[in-house]
Amino acid sequence: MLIGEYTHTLDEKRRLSLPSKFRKEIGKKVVITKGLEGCLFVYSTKQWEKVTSKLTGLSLGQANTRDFNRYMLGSAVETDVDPIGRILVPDFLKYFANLQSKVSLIGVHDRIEIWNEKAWTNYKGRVEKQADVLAEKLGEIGAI
Amino acid sequence: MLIGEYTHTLDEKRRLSLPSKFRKEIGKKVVITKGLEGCLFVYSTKQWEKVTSKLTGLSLGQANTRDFNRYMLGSAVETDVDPIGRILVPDFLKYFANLQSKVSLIGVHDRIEIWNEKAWTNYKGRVEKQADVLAEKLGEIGAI
DNA sequence: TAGTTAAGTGGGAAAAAGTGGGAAACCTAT
DNA sequence: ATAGGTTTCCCACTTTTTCCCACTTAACTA
Repeated sequence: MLIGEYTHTLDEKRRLSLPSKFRKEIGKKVVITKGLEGCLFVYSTKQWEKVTSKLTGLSLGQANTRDFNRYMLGSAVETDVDPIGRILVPDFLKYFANLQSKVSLIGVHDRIEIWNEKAWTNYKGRVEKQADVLAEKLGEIGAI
Repeated sequence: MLIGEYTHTLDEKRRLSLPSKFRKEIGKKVVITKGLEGCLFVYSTKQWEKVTSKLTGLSLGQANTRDFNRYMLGSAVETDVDPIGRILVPDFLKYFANLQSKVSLIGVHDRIEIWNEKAWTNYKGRVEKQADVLAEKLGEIGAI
């Protein structure tokens, strides 16, 4: 279970240390892909295979299937974790998530999210303000 | 599994480097053909056989099946990957996909797609704007 | 508290990837 | 046959990536 929040540095060579607490669980090879709300998702290869196995079943004939495949696969990159626990963030993903030098790494169950630090702070602030509202909605649907 | 997005240069001699990450999987001989949404598809010869067997398996009785077969099969070109990983894009395909100097190469599972860079940027923007649709699909396949 | 280990960061050198261009080989049409 | 054009093969340059090592700070330990 990946949990916790860390701030690390994305250096000029686009290298990013994964928090040491995440390394064991995430493994030596990971897949980085576009997430939601402008962040990146990092999956272990095992987790990633679960995702792709569902994609390959979809047929080429349908336009929105092609759209979705291009989005999921075109925006993903498989990359090795180097011997001291760093990954390389491709340019187009760095650009997509608007990453600067300081980035936030968030453990979310079975994936890691990578955020522009400020975007994460903002997002967190907004969600915290709405916490009571969210709790009520979740309560309504019986989630908590 | 071919994944990721790269921008390369199509030079004056219509040579195009395949991203090194794709070379092992795609092999030394590939098939280029007209794709959908105005891009080109590149398959390994092995994958191409699978595609053709699927297409020829469709009933020829239907006019739109014949049309699609002519489209995919009629425009297909087999070409070697040169010793340093480049392919030659035939003129009529370059013209079809409106390729200029900068082209985007997208790994989509078992094929590489070649796009005019700007067309790809536009297309991507349109798909990404539909975040709600994407989120729903991501949920369906268990990615989030 | 000093010494030791681990984590995160940074940088240089070697290797690989991507790009470009010249010349030989090959057509093709006059 | 040869001039003009294209294709192929090879070499070379530039940029990017990879690999390795080292420094700094923080945590841990005897």
